[in-house]
Amino acid sequence: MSNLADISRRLKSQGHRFSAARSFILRALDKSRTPLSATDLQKLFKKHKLSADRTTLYRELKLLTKQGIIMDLRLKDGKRWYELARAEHRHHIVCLKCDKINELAGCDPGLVDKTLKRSSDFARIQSHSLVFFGLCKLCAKKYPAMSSGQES
Amino acid sequence: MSNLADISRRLKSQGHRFSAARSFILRALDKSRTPLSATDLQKLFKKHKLSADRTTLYRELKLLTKQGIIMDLRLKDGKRWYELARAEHRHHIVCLKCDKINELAGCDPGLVDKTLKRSSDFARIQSHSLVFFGLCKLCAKKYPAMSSGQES
DNA sequence: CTGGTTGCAAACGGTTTGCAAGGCA
DNA sequence: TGCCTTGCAAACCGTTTGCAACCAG
Repeated sequence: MSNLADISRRLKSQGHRFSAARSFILRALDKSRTPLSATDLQKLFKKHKLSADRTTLYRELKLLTKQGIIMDLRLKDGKRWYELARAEHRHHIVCLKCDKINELAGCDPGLVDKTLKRSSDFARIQSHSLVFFGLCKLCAKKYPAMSSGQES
Repeated sequence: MSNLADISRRLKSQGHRFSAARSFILRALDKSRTPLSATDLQKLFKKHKLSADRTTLYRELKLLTKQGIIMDLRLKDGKRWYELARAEHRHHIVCLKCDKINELAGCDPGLVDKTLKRSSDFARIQSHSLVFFGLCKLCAKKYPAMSSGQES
């Protein structure tokens, strides 16, 4: 999932269009160095004098997530944060006060250790959360074909 | 933060009581091997024929969290999951289908790697989320005394 | 013409707040 | 008596759904 042209092509091959709202969202996420929330995107829409109902926004975000074009994560506040799906998995670091989010480069197994010791933009790391998602044995049996885990 | 007697003593020293609801919540979390959501606890209350308005429940959970007696985490569904605060930090693994949650023993720096390769109860791990919380440089300056990050 | 897309209103689930009543120390 | 605790109602916020109108291929 690299550049926007690729994404556009891929969407069209699925019978979708590269509509204004959709393209705007993708460009915004592409430009941003940090994940954006639905609210962030809504503000960006307004700033660029584009109308976009929040329903449209949420629907887009859901569709793009289902297509594997973007990903969402949950942070301490419980809302969804979106970013373009990239080849390499990313970890994040969040400021407890101002909610600033930084992406950390790549996914390094020893990262917990390294990051806890020293981190670029952050002065003090107070805690971390590491959660794995997958299928428990029972569900793996029930859903042998499942590979994405994103349906519902 | 070890046993319930300790917790009770600590609460009382802060001018709080060891009320029925509070004690029930703590015992429930103490007994459970996995984090519980507010809804889980509500169900437990009912099962034990104890009345507890959800407001009370949420207020308790907030108070206990603020006291550092319990901790909350957010998983993919965005709601809060609570567990007793323990000396050793824990990581979690969640089934994408049935939402079963397992706690992983201790916090091992190389855990990402190890868990991705082989995991006890889980057949397939599809993704993971690693988030650090702390203070960015700016906020660290603004709030030099802050040590817990839990206020507000 | 058809199916993807949009806006609006309404609902929903988890959580919080205000307020008045209750109960323990 | 005073403060902690509780219940009820209502609000809040992020998100979802149903429905009808719309628009591009």
